[in-house]
Amino acid sequence: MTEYTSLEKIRLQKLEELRAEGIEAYPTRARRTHMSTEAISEFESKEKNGVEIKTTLAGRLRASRSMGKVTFAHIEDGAGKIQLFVRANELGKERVDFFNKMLDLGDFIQAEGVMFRTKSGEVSLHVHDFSLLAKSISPLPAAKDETLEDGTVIRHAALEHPELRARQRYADLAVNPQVRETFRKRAAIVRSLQNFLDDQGFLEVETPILQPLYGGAAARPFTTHHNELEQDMYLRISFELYLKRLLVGNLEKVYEIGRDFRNEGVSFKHNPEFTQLEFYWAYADYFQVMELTEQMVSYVADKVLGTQKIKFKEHEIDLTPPWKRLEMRTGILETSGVDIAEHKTAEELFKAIKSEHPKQTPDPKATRGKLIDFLLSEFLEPTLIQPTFLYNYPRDISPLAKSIPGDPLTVERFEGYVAGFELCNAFTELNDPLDQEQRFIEMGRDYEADDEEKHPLDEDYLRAMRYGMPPNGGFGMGVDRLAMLLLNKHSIREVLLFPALRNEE
RNA sequence: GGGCGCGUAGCUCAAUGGUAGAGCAGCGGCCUUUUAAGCCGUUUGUUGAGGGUUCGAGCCCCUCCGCGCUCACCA
Repeated sequence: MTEYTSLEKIRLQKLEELRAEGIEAYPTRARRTHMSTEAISEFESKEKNGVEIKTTLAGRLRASRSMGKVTFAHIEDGAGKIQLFVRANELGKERVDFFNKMLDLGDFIQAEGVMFRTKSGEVSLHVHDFSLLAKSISPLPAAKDETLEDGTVIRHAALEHPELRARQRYADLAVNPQVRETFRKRAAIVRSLQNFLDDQGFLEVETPILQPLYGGAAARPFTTHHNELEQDMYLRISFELYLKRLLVGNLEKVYEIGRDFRNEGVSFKHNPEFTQLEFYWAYADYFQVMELTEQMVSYVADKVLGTQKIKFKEHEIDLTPPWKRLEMRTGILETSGVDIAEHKTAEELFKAIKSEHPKQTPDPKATRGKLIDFLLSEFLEPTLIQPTFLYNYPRDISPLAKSIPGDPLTVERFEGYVAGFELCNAFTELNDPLDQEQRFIEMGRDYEADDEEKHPLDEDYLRAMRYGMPPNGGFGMGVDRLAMLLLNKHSIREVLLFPALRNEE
């Protein structure tokens, strides 16, 4: 049974009274002729001519100030807010009382009348009739807006609790317009990415989310089971192996934007399901992918924000191409003093790190690649504020990337860093089926038999590769992270409508 | 999963171990151009849950739940 608060009980009582008077609190149909902003701008453009503008508006009651026989109220619709002027002269004392007593903040109503300007100058609707469209039983988290003389709006008692905002996103959206704006912009970001790639001749495709095997990244999967097929299945951890199968099928430029699922920890930049963009581009290498990446991200910033100069936390970031290129070896050497090229085994590299930085505690059992990753995140990453392509990665943490000709320890891979965090990851893709098989086997050896990160060998993927895969450049980017970066949001939860949360109770 | 912190009215927040409060919202009034409207009056609580210490616990201790920050895994 629902437990009602005292405030809710009062509203339920009003519902009873409405019913007793034969008034439908949830009528089937509504009427609206104008959005709030349309009504205002139409009035302003015709105000001088004295043309009467009749409108019917619909929206949510957000504020109400009764002065006895006159009430000022604001309703909010999809476009903005507009003031209603409700007066006994037109409606009679009874209807004004009804407005004041039977309507509550949060109710959806419609009101028809004529546009006018109040003494204090606000364009408003002079209401001739109104009706309830949907009763609100639970009071929305109360918030009041104060508009200062300079136009700044201050929110008082706004819903701020991060848990409530995420758990009850509907209430958050209802009372915090800037949250609605965030998600409109997020949609615009995704649309711009699609437009950009479409214009470049890429084909948008959809590949299986439910997979018999998982692969393409180092992460633990979510496992599920198909009853009729009597087999376990996995939610995908990346799109890579399926998209590259399409290159075998002569689709030369493909991309997918969709959900990945990784059974890992949750943090300000990790959600168990997140939106990923991956594209694969036949006959391109990682340098070409770099150029396309900087063009794509700056294009999106331009379309969504109208500028390539963005703010993130205390940083001013310029996304205008070209972005800085920094070889990983050089970057690590400059920031940590360790030259990874001088230490070709894990043991040597470990000693070098310890002698250069006695206080640091890298994992003594780590592979050479993992040690390099340690140096990267500990020393180099925090310095990469302006957009930077960090390129040439150790082979053993990049099992799907192609080696640099003449350098068997290094692969043609880059990651794009902005504001100190990793935005994207790309490489010249490995297209040699025999080498790929070796890599899979090598990678399997790095893990204990029961290691959850140990990945199954995808025989079908190797079968596809054996038909022949064109040389190609591949790319992956967390779309949520791009949204965080462009919208200056410092937690992934701010750019996810319904982030993963533990069950209540 | 580890460490640190937080949880008080519908919302935002107070309250030395000593009667649980304020503003807004709500409810009852007054008010025909207000806009965080104003004025008078007034209600609202299992202080996240459970246990313990104490004459007495919102406050101290323990367990649990949820969230935040952070570390690890990862993108």
